[in-house]
Amino acid sequence: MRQSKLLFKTQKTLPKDEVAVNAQLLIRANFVHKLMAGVYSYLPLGFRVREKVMEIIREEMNALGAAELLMPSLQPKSAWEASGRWEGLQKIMYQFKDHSGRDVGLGVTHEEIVALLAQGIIDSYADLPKYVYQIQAKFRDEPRAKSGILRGREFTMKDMYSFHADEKSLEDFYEKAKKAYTRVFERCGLKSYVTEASGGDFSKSHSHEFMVETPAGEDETYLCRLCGFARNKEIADFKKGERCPTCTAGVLEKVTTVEVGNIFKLGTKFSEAANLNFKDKEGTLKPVVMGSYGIGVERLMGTIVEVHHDERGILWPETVAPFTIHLLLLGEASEELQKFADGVYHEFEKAGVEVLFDDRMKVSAGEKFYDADLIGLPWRAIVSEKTMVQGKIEIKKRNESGSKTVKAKEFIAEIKQ
RNA sequence: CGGGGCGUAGUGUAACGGUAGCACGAGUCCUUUGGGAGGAUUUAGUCUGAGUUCAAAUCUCGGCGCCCCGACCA
Repeated sequence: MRQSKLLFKTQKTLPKDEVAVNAQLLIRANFVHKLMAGVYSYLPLGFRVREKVMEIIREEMNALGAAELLMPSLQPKSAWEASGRWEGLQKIMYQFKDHSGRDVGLGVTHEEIVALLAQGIIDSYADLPKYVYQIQAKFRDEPRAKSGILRGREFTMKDMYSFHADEKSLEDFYEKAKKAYTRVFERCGLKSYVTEASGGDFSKSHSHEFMVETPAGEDETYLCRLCGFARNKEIADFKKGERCPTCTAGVLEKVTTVEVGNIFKLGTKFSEAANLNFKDKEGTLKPVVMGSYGIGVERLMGTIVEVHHDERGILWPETVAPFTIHLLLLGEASEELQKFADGVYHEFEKAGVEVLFDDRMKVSAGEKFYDADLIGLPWRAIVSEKTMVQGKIEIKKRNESGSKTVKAKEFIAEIKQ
């Protein structure tokens, strides 16, 4: 991608009012644009990060045997009546009347909708278990949207639902999902801790939350760094410095965390409401046992920024970086230099290396350096008169200070392996 | 939803109740070109509605919006 063609401009000044690091950096680096509190546009660079995060999620969900589908955001009140949540969610769900006076709402979550859907398909124990997921816009009329893209009013959620014949089957899948979630966060460059939390509205049994440690968070978690034991402060009152109840060797710390994922054992609450039943081997009608599993895509993206940045800008992990390499063309570009730079650019493209080519004219070297640090691609490659005479490019990692001058071909071979 | 802070140009900021100014950005020209270059010139603004006043960006009230703390987080 040629930077000169991108709808894109970085800002030197900090956005007034924005205190959250993710908001400051993502806005300055032009990854996102705020339309209203908690509602953002994703500009080309931000869009690519979001896509990469979603792709990682997809791969891990598919590996669990779950199939992707898409349910509607626009939903009739009738779908919510059986569970009784239409009234309960009044404060947080966008609910309104359409032109014919019918009550409709925008989806905050899809337990009701997916239960209705499955009700027409699942009849027998032979139909179970089944797992489906979607990645879709959710709307929540948050009383207070905050912390940049960490808590939005319109946001993307990966929500997965599982259907089982019994608790044992749910339990098995739930444990697999737990591992898959940890892998998703790890692949996004985040160390997550699984905490037990209250099931909220959903279930009597506790749910699990996936916490990432960062001062930007809004949750307090007791954590044992030695064995990874973690428990949400809502449900446990330890004292700081207390011994870890699991490994007994570590000492508990109270840390601030962001909840990047949440999984619930729903049991039969929603299946009973939706008449989602199946016949077991004896022909007895039983309610399907359900689980639900959520990841906030933009929240995850924002958390990555909160964890991976320095005073100059973002440091994207390679797995989610919008591009792998930032190619900068420096200096007064003679025709010869331009040709050389284009050649390097095409070489990267041909090799399938994702490259952002800062081919902007009339932009000083200093400005390109500042922009590159702010945008935070993992690698920076420079072409200039200096490197051209050697037929080489100068390579530097965003998070390291040293650089080296190599042939583009050699570098491609290096990062390809 | 309670409490607090704040709304001036695309962005960041000034202006005692009395001429809306500066910087960055953007446009044009010249000089520059390895860590946000320099000069000349142009562009563009008081959130909104009432009120007080000879006079309001400035004071008062309402509305709208943004940020922060708390509550909430299905």
